Amino acid sequence: MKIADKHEKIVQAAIRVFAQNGFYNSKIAEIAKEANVADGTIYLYFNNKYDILITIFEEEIGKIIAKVKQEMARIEDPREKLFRFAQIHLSLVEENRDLAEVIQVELRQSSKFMKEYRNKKFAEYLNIISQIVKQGQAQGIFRSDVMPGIFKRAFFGALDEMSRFWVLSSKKKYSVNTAARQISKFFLEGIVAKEDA
Amino acid sequence: MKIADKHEKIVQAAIRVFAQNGFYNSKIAEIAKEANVADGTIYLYFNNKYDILITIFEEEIGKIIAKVKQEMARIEDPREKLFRFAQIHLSLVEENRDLAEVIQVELRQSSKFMKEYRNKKFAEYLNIISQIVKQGQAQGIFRSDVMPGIFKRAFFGALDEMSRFWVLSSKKKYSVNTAARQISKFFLEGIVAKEDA
Amino acid sequence: MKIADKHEKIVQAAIRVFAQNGFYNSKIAEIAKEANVADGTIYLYFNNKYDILITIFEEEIGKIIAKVKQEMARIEDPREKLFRFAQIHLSLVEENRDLAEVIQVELRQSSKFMKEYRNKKFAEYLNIISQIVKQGQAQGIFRSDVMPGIFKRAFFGALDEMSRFWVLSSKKKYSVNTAARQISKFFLEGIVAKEDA
Amino acid sequence: MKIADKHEKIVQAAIRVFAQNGFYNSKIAEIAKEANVADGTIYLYFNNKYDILITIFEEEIGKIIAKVKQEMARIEDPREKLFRFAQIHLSLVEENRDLAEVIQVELRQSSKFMKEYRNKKFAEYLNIISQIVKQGQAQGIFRSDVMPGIFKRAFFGALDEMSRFWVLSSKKKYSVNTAARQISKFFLEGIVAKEDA
DNA sequence: GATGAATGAGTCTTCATTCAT
DNA sequence: GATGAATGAAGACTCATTCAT
Repeated sequence: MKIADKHEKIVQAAIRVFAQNGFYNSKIAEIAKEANVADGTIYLYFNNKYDILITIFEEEIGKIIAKVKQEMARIEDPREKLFRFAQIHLSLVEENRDLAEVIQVELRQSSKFMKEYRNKKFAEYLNIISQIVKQGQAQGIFRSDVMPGIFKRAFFGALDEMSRFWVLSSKKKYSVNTAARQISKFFLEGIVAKEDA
Repeated sequence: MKIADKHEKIVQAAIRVFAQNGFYNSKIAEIAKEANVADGTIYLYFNNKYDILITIFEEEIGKIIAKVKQEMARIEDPREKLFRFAQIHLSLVEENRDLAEVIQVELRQSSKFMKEYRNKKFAEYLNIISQIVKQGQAQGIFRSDVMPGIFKRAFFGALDEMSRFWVLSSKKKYSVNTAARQISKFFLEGIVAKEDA
Repeated sequence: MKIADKHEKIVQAAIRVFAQNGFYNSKIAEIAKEANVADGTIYLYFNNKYDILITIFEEEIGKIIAKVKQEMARIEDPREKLFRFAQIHLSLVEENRDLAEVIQVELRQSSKFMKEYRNKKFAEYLNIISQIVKQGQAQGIFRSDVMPGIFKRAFFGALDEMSRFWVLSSKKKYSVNTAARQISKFFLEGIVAKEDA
Repeated sequence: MKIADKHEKIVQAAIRVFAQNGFYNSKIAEIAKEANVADGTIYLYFNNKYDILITIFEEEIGKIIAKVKQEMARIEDPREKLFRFAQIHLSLVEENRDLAEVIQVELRQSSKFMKEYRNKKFAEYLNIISQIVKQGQAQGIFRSDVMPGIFKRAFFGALDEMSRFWVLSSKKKYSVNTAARQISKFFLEGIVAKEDA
């Protein structure tokens, strides 16, 4: 452990506390305690409570985007990419419950944040999806009447709602793989039965 | 009946105020002012601030469910039902911006109470979707390997994210009909190009 | 007592508390206690702690100016006016110890206040003195080479320092009348012995 | 001797910072920065923040007293002494704006300690004035009914208020010499026109 | 001696809620 | 039922001071 990185300690503590109580019901004193630092120490690393929330989002989502992009790069088939995207997204949620809850739940309470800020990093994430669609369309694999701008939101929304279900229910009815497979299949093939020959 | 229903006046005022500032940044005094009543009057109709939020959810979502169910009842084909569901959902969002924003953003709180509460009415809404799927499967129209429990969340999530986009961006790039058609088509037929003849 | 004027109660309490501990060492809770109101009540009447200080100055000095002007009006001889001014000034200090201390001591700590604000009311007070001088000069009673702008400060300063002495020492070595007579005589006749004929 | 006397560096920095922001609004960190030392270093030279203020007063006023006494010693005539005292006092203020502001404004605090402390050095300064008066009275130059204890305060107060005017207004309407001459003349000869021939 | 990161006590201010009228 | 003045608990944030290096 590198000379106890206080910044990171505080961020991780805040993720736990925010996930537990929600942003507005979390007290700085609580985060400080969880991070094993004094209240005032937090203000050596962050400007204010809200700044911690922003930092969580910014730093953590950055890691996620990097990971997903890297993974996408090694896959060719856009159909498989879509499936893998779903799989990774849901896996990350499962592995980072608290973080997922903060992003899912707490960041949405701050409309200021959502309206002004979220777009930058978040748009980047969504655009990974639309890029896949565009690639597939260029290859003739996806229908050309699919609007990538709508698709990216629909696909993300589907995964996101599934995640929320997990995050909030704390009991997982379906496995990550099942959910990823089902959802990607919905979007790839639809649910209408192939009427056969 | 003009005797100004205070309860309703307060609820409507709260929807506006919550949508504007978020739940935690909204003050009772602000709601009272917006509703043209005294601060204390609010406590004759609601137990506390949080109770107003719950009431908004309960009453308003109830109206929506009723409206959607009614509409679904007059449609036969599950494929069309899905499309209409999307269309109605998105239309309601468009017509009730403030309410949509409150539900979208504020009700995502993680308070224990919310976690449990949300499910009741919300589950009812989601189940409209799974019922459609089950009906379609029973009729052999939808694939039998589609898991309704996952589908309902995926479909709702897709619509919900689309709504959030509208609610937050305040500029609508796509029409309700375009979005409803696209999204329902994604889920019905998928996006993979139908090969061959 | 008119329906317990909270505003006045708070102002009077603040004068006592500020005089006792100084502005920066006074706590809102202390003023509230002294005024027999809740902490929050203070904020129904004042914007913040500093606002109380300003209000004290503004309201109380206003009363003083009115009283002094009224008194000056009924005197003809500028020499007597000067004496009476000294007498009233010192009497007021004696009768309003706490207020005098706040104005003397606490208001001087806030340079922002002193630089920007003080001038308005304070200048009005000083100008009562320069008016007396000008009147005396017009009547040929006072030397014409006396600069009223310097005199008003010198005369006020002399009284003010005498007041400070009382306020801070809490033991009065000289009576108001003695001090007023001495000081006004200094300024009227000087201290150089009349060499006589 | 260039080994940067930290004590002096800190005192001078504090004078600037206190003059700028006032004692209570000045931060140790600010003084440290201005003095180019670490925060903690200040505590190697001073017990606490307040101690710096006291030190400023004690050391700087000591220098002033020495300078004034020295000057007085070389003058015979008490009338001239008075004029010179005024001149030196006002000159010092003009040459040491920041210090003057600190002494003027900050040392007027009402803390118990200050009330008592101030007297020691300050009394010494005031007594230079009363000594002049007593000398003049002994020589028959000043009226014997002049009370030196009142005179010293009146004379000092007059100069002090004039100084405050300069310190606060930052624009000087009158020159040091004009002010010194006017004020000393007020006190020596009064402002009443010499009647007769 | 010098540093500056860390501490945590201290306080102003907010605002949901109450209750006398 | 309606009012809105009053309440007071709660908490974010500051900053003088300490102390391990």
